[in-house]
Amino acid sequence: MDNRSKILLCALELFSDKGYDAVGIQEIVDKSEISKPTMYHYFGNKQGLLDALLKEYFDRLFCKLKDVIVYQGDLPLTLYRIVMTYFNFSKENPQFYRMQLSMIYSPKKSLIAESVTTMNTYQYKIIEDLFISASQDHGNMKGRHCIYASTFLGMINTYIGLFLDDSLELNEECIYKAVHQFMHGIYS
Amino acid sequence: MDNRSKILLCALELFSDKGYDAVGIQEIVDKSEISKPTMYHYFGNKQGLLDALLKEYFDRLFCKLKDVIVYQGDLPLTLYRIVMTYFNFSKENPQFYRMQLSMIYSPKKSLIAESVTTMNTYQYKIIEDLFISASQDHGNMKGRHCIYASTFLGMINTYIGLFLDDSLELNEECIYKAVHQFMHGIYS
DNA sequence: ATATCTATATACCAAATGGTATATTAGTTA
DNA sequence: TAACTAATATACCATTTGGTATATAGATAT
Repeated sequence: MDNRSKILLCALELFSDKGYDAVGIQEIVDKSEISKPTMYHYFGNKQGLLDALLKEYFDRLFCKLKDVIVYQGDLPLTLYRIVMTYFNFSKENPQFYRMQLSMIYSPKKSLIAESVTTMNTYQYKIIEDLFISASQDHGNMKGRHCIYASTFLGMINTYIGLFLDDSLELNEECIYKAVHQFMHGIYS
Repeated sequence: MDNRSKILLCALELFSDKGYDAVGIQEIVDKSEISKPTMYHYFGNKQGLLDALLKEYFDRLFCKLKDVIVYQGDLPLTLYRIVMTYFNFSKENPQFYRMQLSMIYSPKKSLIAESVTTMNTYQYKIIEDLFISASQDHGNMKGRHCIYASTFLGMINTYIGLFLDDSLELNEECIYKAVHQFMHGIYS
């Protein structure tokens, strides 16, 4: 494996284990068995490393989400596929999702927030657009797409958080129930 | 105001603004306009300060929760009161709730987690006990109290997160809808 | 063949980190 | 009054922090 990938991998492990701010550059380069200037060569600074890490993984998720979010009149089906995509992604990249979860509510003035907010806003926007499309078929959804997008993502993250703590199995029944419950909130 | 309270207040402000790990002791004592040994006199070390801060505020929340969680056969009503309690608490202590939210998913090996987990487990336990009581009246709830407690708390935190970002107003309609949607997940 | 560029290392830096040794003041108790 | 305790300050500490100046090996392009 090339040094760049080695650094990214070790950084992910350390960040997800101890938190971004609690991990020093020295620790990362020691674990990666490379030297500090190599790290600075590839990523510029600590935040650059985090940016690269977030981009690396989120791009994969966004790619899969785009394939799945094609509204064709059946909202529950589309939501089902979205939840499935998130669940699979978190199963394939548990360490990354752990880290990402820990950063969602990071203080606004923190350096983390700068990097993470972009990604979360993008996620949110994709989902929001879906609800806007769907509201053409569901009159009672109008004007509520912001809340739907946020709470839907919130619900997904709650479930994944439980899964990552080994408190819940993310199976099809779980997805079905989640979507069903969410849809009920829209209809009623 | 006495020095101890001054330190707690400044620490809360800084932690919620920048995150626990990103704030140094020096910064806290500068802002509090006290000296380092005074801080160490009261709290022992940085983690002791966080512990005291968490205890200070969570005790107030737990106190109010205990008054409200008295199951007498009407689960929706009790849930409504719980949500109301959380919402009011987050309105009264937005900075604290912000900080607490940012710590919920903190990495397990981090120092933060040690302090926060106790509080979150306790919260969880109170709610779980309620669902256990209620499952005597609702047969289809049996064995699912863990999931109910977790997702119920997750839902509450999602809403409060939106409120703290000025994306949502926490009014009675909001509580009603949240509880209604949650109950639907139980009945069906 | 020479110049350039990428990737890497050694050795270094000022500043900040969490924490403490020692001393002093003020109030309380014997 | 003497002894003790709680609360505070000055000055200090070793370690770690994020980051860099300089140098070098190897590949590539002119």
